[in-house]
Amino acid sequence: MTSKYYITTAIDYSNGEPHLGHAYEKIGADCVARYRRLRGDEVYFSIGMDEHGQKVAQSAEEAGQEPQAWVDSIAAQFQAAWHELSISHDVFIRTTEPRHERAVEELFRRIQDGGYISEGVYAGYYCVGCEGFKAEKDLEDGKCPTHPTREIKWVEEPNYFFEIGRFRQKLLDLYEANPEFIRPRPKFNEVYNVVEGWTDDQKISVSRAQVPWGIPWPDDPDHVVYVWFEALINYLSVAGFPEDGYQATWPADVHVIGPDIVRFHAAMWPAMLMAAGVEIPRHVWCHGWVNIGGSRFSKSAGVPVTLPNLVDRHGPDALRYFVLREIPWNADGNFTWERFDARYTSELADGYGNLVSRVMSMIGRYTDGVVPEHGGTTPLDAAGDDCVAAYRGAMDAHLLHEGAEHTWRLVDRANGFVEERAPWTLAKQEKTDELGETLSALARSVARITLMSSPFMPEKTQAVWQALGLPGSVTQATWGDLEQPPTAGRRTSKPAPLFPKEPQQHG
RNA sequence: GGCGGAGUAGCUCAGGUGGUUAGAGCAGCGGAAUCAUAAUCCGCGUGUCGGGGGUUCGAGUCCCUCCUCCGCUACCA
Repeated sequence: MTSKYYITTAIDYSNGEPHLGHAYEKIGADCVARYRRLRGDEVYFSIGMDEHGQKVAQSAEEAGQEPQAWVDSIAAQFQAAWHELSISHDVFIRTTEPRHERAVEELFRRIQDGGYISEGVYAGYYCVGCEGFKAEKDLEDGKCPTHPTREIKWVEEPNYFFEIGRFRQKLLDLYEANPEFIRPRPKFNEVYNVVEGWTDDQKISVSRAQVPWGIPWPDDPDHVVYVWFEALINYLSVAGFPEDGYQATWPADVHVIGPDIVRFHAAMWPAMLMAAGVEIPRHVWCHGWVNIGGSRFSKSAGVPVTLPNLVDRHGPDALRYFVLREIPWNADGNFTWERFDARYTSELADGYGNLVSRVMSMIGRYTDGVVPEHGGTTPLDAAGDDCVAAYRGAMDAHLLHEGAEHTWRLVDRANGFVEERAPWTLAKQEKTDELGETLSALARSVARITLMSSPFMPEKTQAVWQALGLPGSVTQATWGDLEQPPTAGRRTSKPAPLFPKEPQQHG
């Protein structure tokens, strides 16, 4: 019995090239998506670009390009990056696409028909960097604290407003009835406090006048839809909304987002959907920030932490594994080259890689390359059962770093098992039964480790899958394969070192 | 200012409802083994558990207070 699992990532803002922060979110969401597929879910995984807004228009102008040409080139860069990192998304949405505009217009019609849109005048300081209005008290020396180089303007313009305060109580009821709506827990508290602090007649401005780069406001060509109010709807657009049948995908099972946009997803978005009479998403998951060398922004010392450099260091799979193992999926973390190299060497090359190498070599040498047919249950199999159970618990709870940790416990256990059994001694003594039991248990464990780490390293694990002589692709494997690895009788081959320690030439 | 998170070995971190000498991995030192990418396995840590005070027979684990870092939020009598 399969169930659908619709997972989204934040659509990325088209004003620069992809960096580690973008990649971290996509890698994590991809790991969840691949894990759900392993669990047997029918996964729908979306990624995309947020292409409207004044800041995008400005970036385009600075680059001497038309906005559409600019966002086309940015989107191509992001897509290339996701391809290189083996991101397995099913759909890539761009907010300049007709299917998105169509969904926006329809959702707006429904919100408007519900009577939740009113006209008014907004007066205040506007920061182009934030794409948002600023209260005077938030300014420092007349500048936006987070965009001190950007211009602050006094703006007074007619706007359309969304009467979001009318959903205050409904949102609070939602949070109380479903404490897992926003995870992890600390983010829940933040959002709850914000919504609790609203008034019942709270309104937010959702249109912009004099901003040419956006989706036109229905029935009022002098306005465009506020980029934030529009961007969220991408999650419906890719589900096919408003066409019949979108409910087969919608609601989203989880929106994967960063800390800066929690409020939009956990408060504004559900309110919009309530206003339109559309079902709300099941969960919002907020990952943490990736600091670089202990700082929020990359410093210029040493090798620059750019995506091409990161991939070049040890290949895309190693980068995926490292960020998910090093940085907790529910909290902030830190990237350093030293830690990257250390984990690459100890956990990938000397741990998993060498285990595969020695097991394949022994099967080749002692049993002519065929995994012995031996169903015996060894202590290693029992340890594997425990690791699989712990892995499942961690991964179901979205604790990806713990999932990787439990997987590597089995790597260590398998290496220890090799020492305990000393197959080279068993071979000399011609204890073929015990040798067969040992190698068969090792093959099963390698298969299990490979399947458990396949959401983290899809390319490398595929190579091991083939080396084990297993049919098809690792992405087609089932949870049953993890519980009872079908390795017996397979003809194996020894692959080239999975994680070479010599510096590799790329390109 | 309010709310929330964090402060544990050189580094990254575990340590439900308080209880024997505070743990793991990495790095470092010593030994064993040889199937393996000189990869593995075993052994080795006197850490003021941020500071101080308190409750208790006993606190990293509860209470009070202070310090530092981070996030959200508010500047009101």
